[in-house]
Order: sequence, then C-alpha cells, then structure tokens
Amino acid sequence: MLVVPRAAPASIPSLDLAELRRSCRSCALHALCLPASISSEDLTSLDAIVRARRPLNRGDLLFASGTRFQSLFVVRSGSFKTTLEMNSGEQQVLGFHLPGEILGFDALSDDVHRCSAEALERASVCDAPFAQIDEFAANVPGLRRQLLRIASREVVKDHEHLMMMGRRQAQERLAIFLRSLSQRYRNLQRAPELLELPMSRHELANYLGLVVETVSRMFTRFEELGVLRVNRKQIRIVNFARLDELAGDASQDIESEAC
Amino acid sequence: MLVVPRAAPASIPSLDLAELRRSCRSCALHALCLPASISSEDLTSLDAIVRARRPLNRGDLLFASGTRFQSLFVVRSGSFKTTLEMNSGEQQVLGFHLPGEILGFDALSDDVHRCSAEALERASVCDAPFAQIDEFAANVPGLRRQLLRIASREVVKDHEHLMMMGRRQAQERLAIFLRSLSQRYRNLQRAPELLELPMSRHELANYLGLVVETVSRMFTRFEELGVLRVNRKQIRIVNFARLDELAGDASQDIESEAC
DNA sequence: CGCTGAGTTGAGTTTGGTCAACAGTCGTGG
DNA sequence: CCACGACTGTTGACCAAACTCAACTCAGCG
Repeated sequence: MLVVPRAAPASIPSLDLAELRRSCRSCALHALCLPASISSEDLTSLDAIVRARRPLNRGDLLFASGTRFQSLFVVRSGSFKTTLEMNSGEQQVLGFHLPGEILGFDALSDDVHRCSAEALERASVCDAPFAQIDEFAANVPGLRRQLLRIASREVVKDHEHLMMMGRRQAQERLAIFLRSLSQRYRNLQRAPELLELPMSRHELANYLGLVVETVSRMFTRFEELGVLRVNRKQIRIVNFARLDELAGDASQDIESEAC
Repeated sequence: MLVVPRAAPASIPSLDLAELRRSCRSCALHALCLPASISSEDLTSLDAIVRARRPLNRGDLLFASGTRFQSLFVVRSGSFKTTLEMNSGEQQVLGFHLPGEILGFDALSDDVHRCSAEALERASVCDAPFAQIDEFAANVPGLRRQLLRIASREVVKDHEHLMMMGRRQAQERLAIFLRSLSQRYRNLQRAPELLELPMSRHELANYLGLVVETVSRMFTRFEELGVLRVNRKQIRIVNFARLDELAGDASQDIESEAC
C-alpha cells in the first residue's frame, strides 16, 4: 500500500506547479483516495478528470454552505474543518480533515453544499468534477462501488462523532479525540505520538461539544496526569495506555480512520 | 408525487401476504424510496429484485452490528431504532426510522453492519439484496445517482443530529426532536400535531444525549408551558410557534427529513 | 391481585458553563 | 529593533443545568 513517504510539514513552504500537476497515479496519497479499487488503465482515465487546485491559505473557504455542488475534493496537504451554520449564527464543527480525505459528500443529496469547508492552514486539494466522475462510474464498477464505500465511511465517521457527543464526560471526549487523531497520523505514516493540532482550542471545543475553558483545563489535567506534554498546539502523547483508560471503553471494535 | 394515502396505524393488526407481495410500483411509499428517480420500465425490473419480508415484532433485530452486509432495507411499516454498541456495553441510539426510510448504508464501507437495527414495534421491511442492486445500477444512471443521493442524505441527517448534540440545552434538544418528528409525520401524510412516540423515554433520552429523568422533566415543563399535551407516548403539539421558540434558532434553512 | 417495568417527581450533588482577569504569542508599524 | 494591540489560551471563582439516587405512581400482564 502506497502512502505518504514521510511526515508532511505543518506548513508547506513551496508548493510549485510541477508538484501540483503530478497525477493521481503518482500521488503519494493514492491508496487513501478515490482510485483505491480501480485498475491501472482506469486510473489513467481518472487522471484526466481530477485536477489539482491552487493552494488555499488559512481561513480560505474550499466551499461554502448553500453554494452549488460541482466537485468532490481530495485533501492533498494541510487540513480543513467542515462546519454547519445555523440561523442563529452559531456554528457546529463537524469534522477535521487530513490529507487523503474526501470532502463534499454531504452535497450529493441535492447538489447543494450543506456545510462549509475552511482551510485550517495552508492547504491544497484535488478537484474531481462530479459530473465526469459519475459518467466515468457508469463504465467502471470499481469506482461506482468505491464512491458508495466512501460515502458510507462518512456515515460511520459521523456515528463515531455522535457516540463521543452522547453523554461522555469532558475528559473522555478529549481522550477519544486525541486517540483517534493519533491513529489517523499513524495511517498517514506520521509519528502517532507527536500531534500538531491545526485547529484552535475554540474549534476543538466546538467539535467536542464543550467550551474552550473546559478543553483548556482538560489539557492541563492530562499534563498533570502524565499523559501528555502540551505546548500550545504541539501535543506529545507520553502514555498511550493511560490515554486509552481516560477514553473509557467508549470505542468500537475497529479504530476510526477519520474525524 | 405518490405517498401514503392515509395515516398509518401505530400497530399493524393484520398484514397479510398479499399486502406483503405488492410491488414497488404500487407501494404507497414509492416516492420516498429507492425508485424515486427511476423510469417506469426500470422500476419493473427493480420490482424483481426487491422482496418484502415477514414482519418483525417489537425487539426483533433487522440486522446486528458485526454481521455480514447483504441487503439494504426499506421500512414499509412500523419503526426502528439504530444503535451503536461500545466495548463497555453502553449503547448510543443513532436514529429512529419511519416508513420510507432506508437502513443499512453504514455497511457499504466494508460489507459489515456497523450498527444494529431493532424494531420498536411490529414492523415490516422490503429487502433489497445489494449485489443485485449494484449490478442493476451499472445500467441505470438514475439508480446509481439515487443510491449516492440517499447515502448523502444519511450524512446530512447525522450532521443535524450532531448539531443538536453540540452544546444545546435539554429543552432545546427535545424541542428540536419533536419539531423534526412532526415534520417527518407531515411528509408521511400523518397528522403533524399528533405524535405517537414508538420509542421509550430511555431510548429517546439516549438519542438526545440526556438521562431519562431530564427528558421526563422536560415533557412536564413543555406541558406546563402549554406547548404539548402529554399522555405517556401520545404527544399532542398544541403550540407550534412556541415549540419553535423553545428549539431556538438551532435549525438550518431546510427542514430535516429524517432523524 | 400483586408483580414488573416504565415513567415521574423530589432532594442533593457535581460537572461543566459563565464571567473575569491575566499571560503569552503574533503581526504590524513606527 | 521594539512597542503596541489584538487575539488565543490559561486560570480562578462562582453558578446553574443536568446528573445521581431514591421514592413513588401507574399501566400492563400473568
């Protein structure tokens, strides 16, 4: 299985056009993305459809809630948050998205984006125009199945988020989140004990269904308990076993891949 | 648009085989289900694939978490809950499902059911073997698109659940739930002010991320406020405007279709 | 008719929210 | 380069919403 060969730096200093234009075939995220179950010839055709995009800066919107859906996006580098905005103006953070993850599936229901996606740091994506993907899917059973597989994974991921939000204590929530993020780092071949949180405390608190002060206190407590070393957004997990205990048995049999 | 012609009774007194065998074409839920965007000829072929199932009794499992995925199920009558079980034994209620809704999409990610579905009352479903659906989808663009549409709707529905779980007060949560359920009744051509809750207080509390006592107190409070008339599982909404206020502005532009 | 389980109500406790002060970091511009 | 201001994050004191525990009511059922 092909994955990113080394830890991606937190910020991409120079992402040149040649880098942007490399094909799906050579993309290091290859195995994590859409083409996962597609034959070699088909992959070449898919290459023609999927285009790299100019990088986004921190705070840039990849798409906004309410806008017309046209493409699915694959995160290539950096990270994103997806949020739901309510009439009152408050927003709910739905997830944080790392390289290899696909954004936009919620819009397939009626061709309108139902949430917004915002870059948390300098980031780049691949753009997969859905009309062409769909057309292509007619002839490629593997792609058809893969699209549903990814949509379904989205559902599974949300179910895990719901489980975390349902009657869990603050410290369990944070522990579950950190454990899950660590696992995703592992999947990306990044050091699982060294987390570089791309989101603010406020965004994290919102995702966890807590206020920022509570999250802050939990980080302090975890440090006192000898579970973490915390330096602003750099988190080092020093005791995985203890972190698992703090997360409770609030897990399913299989580790989550996304958050 | 064809939908159920009259309010379905809470319990089905006699569901004979003839009833069970009626085709998708004549199914009153027609417009709500899989075939929604499929041509007349194709619908006939789909009929050959989808089969009605023997009815389930309260407490019966339609499918269990961890078992092999084979079919999608369409609720014909009655209702279901889906739940996630964690290692500790506690469970999280993910949703309640009324006629016309499709169950099993979370299993498309790896062909294993990731949650369990249990009948809340006497209920019946249609069974759509996925292998055949998928094969069929190769030739019918409408079905292919529709499958993704439904999977996506599942995601949107979960996002609404997450929004409700994130930092909302107990009374807001219950109000949001009741309003959404009322809307779903309306979609089914049932009286939107007269709710027959098929779930126990315990199950409802779990879904809302609360304890049963809190839910009970909220029902009492809503009754005192003149918003509801509560008689065990019969709920009558007597003041929709006030219910909307209690739900806060915690809603999106479009009403939820599922829960 | 009593048993069981579901639901309600009350009293007391606790977790996490609110409000406020403070510290540290970053970016801007003199 | 440093000074300033804005912003993010941390900490403390206090408060309240929801949880826990317990008693009690009611409906359904053998």
